[in-house]
Amino acid sequence: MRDWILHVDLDQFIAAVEILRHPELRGKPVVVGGSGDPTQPRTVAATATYEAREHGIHSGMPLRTALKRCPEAIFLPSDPPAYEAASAHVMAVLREFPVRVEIWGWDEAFLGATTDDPETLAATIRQTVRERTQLSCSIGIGDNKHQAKLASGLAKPAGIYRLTSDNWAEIMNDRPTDALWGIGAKISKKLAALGLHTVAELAAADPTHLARHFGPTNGPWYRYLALGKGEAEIVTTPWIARGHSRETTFQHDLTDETDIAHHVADLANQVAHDAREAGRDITRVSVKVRFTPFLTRTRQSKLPAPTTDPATIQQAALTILTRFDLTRPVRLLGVAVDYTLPRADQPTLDTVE
DNA sequence: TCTGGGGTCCTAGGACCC
DNA sequence: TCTGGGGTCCTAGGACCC
Repeated sequence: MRDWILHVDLDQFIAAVEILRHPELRGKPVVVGGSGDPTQPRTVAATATYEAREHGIHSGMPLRTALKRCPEAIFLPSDPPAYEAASAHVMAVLREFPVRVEIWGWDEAFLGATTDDPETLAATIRQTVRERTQLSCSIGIGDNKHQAKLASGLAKPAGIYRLTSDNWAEIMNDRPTDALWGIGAKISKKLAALGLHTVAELAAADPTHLARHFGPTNGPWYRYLALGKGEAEIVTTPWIARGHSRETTFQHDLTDETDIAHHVADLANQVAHDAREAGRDITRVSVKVRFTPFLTRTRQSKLPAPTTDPATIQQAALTILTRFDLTRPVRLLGVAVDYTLPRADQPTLDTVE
């Protein structure tokens, strides 16, 4: 018996939940996002079914573009409470197995398991999730979270795949660096400019050289990823948020300063009430302004003392707003806050159990 | 492709202090 | 006083992820 990390990834989660609610849409091109009106500007797809993808539609694509690519597609509004409920159901099923469960968003979880036969365990989990929730998932098996996460991607759709230190080099070496979990388009391009195109090349790179270009933490970490290493600890206690934010993109630009201030005050109020509901103290307030065409600026300030008082948060946000040059049209406003972290040396409800 | 919303973590530079 | 070096805190921005 030995320890394994499994990564359970629900296939096409949001679309799958919507198909369950609207069975007549099965097999059709369906796009989910915004309020479901594909003629609305500045609204993007949260997800698209495989049938919609065949028309070149993908998540993040503006709904208006999706409509042009596939006029017969069905557009549905996003319904987060429904996805939360479906997600909770799946997580409850996972917890029935003799595994440690770390929830990683709506449609993902890492499992810590001790077994001789991880494939059989994964197959049982996949089958049980399907029977109990009618949702399909892919399961990756690895020595750590990074390997398991990539393995579930290789397993899609509805498969099981093992990626461990034994076959890492064989499977990953020739892939581009952005195949790694944590390296995206920007870093991949910078690495390529240094002559590092593949996972194998990055794995063989000099950590000092990488540190010079990407910083003392990030540089060596990229090489670490390329070697197939990663975190292997499963944390079963609920995640404690570091902060919280609310933002709105306006369909039509805002130009009136009073109007802008009202929206910022509203967002600050919402964030303050969210914090109070979550029982968290706020230490810092940030305001985000996106100007047309797409220029984003943030300003922030640390509060004199942690607070949950909405009036204080609102006033702080409005004061920060005065530091922007608001002569250009505004397409987005946002307010974000940082929370105080509960003291680790004090027992909390989460750690007492 | 005229580009959502909600998060996390890291870095660089300036201010300030000794 | 023309000028070192280190440490910490704060802010703005960038990159990544779902």
